[in-house]
Amino acid sequence: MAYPRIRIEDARRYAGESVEIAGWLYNLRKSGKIVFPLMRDGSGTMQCVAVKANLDEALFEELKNLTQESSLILRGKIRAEQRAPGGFEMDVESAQVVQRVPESDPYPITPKEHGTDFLMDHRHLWLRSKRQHAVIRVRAEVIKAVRDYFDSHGFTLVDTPIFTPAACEGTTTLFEVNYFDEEKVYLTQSGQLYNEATALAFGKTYCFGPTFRAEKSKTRRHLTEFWMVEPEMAYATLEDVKQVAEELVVFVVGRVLENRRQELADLERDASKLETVKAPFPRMSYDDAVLELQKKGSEIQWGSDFGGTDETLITEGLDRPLMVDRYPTQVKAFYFQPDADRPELALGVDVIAPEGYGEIIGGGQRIHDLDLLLKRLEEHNLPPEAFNWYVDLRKYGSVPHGGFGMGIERFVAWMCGLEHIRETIAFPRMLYRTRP
RNA sequence: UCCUCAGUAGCUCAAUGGUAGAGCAUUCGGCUGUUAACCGAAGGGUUGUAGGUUCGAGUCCUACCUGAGGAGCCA
Repeated sequence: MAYPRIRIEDARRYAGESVEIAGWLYNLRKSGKIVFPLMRDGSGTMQCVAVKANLDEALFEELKNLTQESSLILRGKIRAEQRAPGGFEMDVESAQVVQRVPESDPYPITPKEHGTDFLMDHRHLWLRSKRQHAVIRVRAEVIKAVRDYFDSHGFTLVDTPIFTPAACEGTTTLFEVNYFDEEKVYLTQSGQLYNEATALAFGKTYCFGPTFRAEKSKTRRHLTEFWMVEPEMAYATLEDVKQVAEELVVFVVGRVLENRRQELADLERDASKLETVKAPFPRMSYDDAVLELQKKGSEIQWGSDFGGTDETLITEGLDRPLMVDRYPTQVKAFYFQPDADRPELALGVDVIAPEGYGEIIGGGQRIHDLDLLLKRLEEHNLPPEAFNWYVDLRKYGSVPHGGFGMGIERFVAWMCGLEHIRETIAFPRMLYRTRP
């Protein structure tokens, strides 16, 4: 007789019915003539019960001697059961072992503790654990929410190239790639320059994809390959950019709270720390931020960018992100529009997450004046021929425009309350780790 | 690139310069309601590598390798 296959997350809807679940053995507890296989199917885990008296002798022995992460299909009746984690369990009637993990080479990740190095070496298996499921599901929710926000606010998705002929910002180190032995190209560090072209074509656009930084950064906030969403808007000022950034963050946090409560609970994330993330975010000028930081004991001097500890210090005690704007031009990329009243300041804004998660958004208003852009390219020693197309944007219907980039992994780390962003992507690429 | 810390059983960790150990995992035995199940037994080691000090080094010294955290830079 054919039992309908269900997903464990739907089990409660099938109480009293005979079904089958296809998955893997998460753990096995046994007590003589009764065994409790804990099944995992990707949607959740469920305790099953196999009683010797009710089963064929050979089948009972097979179940009793199963090894962790063996793949199998169990059939039986779902029943509400207070003693079972999750409140439901399956009385096993029959089973089919698909592949038995041999005890000579057992599953390496046991239910006990493991160190980071070992877990990262076994990342392909670590992804099977409950905690990793929660993080990756929150990530999926964040990405979906980001797309939903832009798609419903007049933005068109226009993805930008990953191979680029030159540095986007002229500052950071790039990964070099041989392009058919003809020329060198680089892996993109930002889609922004191309976004400016698409924004002037479509009005409001965003790109979403991987970006690469070859800096030898070795901290809990850095990956060499990370995902970034970058909106760009024509006819937009710094104030417009700030408003969209604020709305986006509030929207995405709201979606995570709405749809991923269980995952946050699995991660023991204090959701009340996210419930306070509402507009308006506090706003502060760079000038005031420096004074505030100095008051709090930072060594920072006007003219330099914030360090990681400064970012933590400046958001201390805040229950929502902080927006800091108008940075000195020298700490920002060449394309920032200067402040009309104080040309030594760039119309840029950073959104700094609370709880020490640091900068999650950076953006601002771009230069729209042709002569100023040419001057800046020269000041930064950037080869003008590589930027011909970018300069064109200032010749043909140039308008004030702006946008920002949001780092997905940092955002997810903040949502999940993680120590390190390496867990927010399935296979992180870091300074000294490119495997698996 | 620089600074700090760490490498001991498959994993997580102990071991005053003096016989390398425990828990988990694995194997065998016991247990009909277990909750990282429990109880009993067994197997499992070139202490990251190479030198050095010492009667004697997991332990002290030097170099290197690997990893982690941080700085700079950034999202």
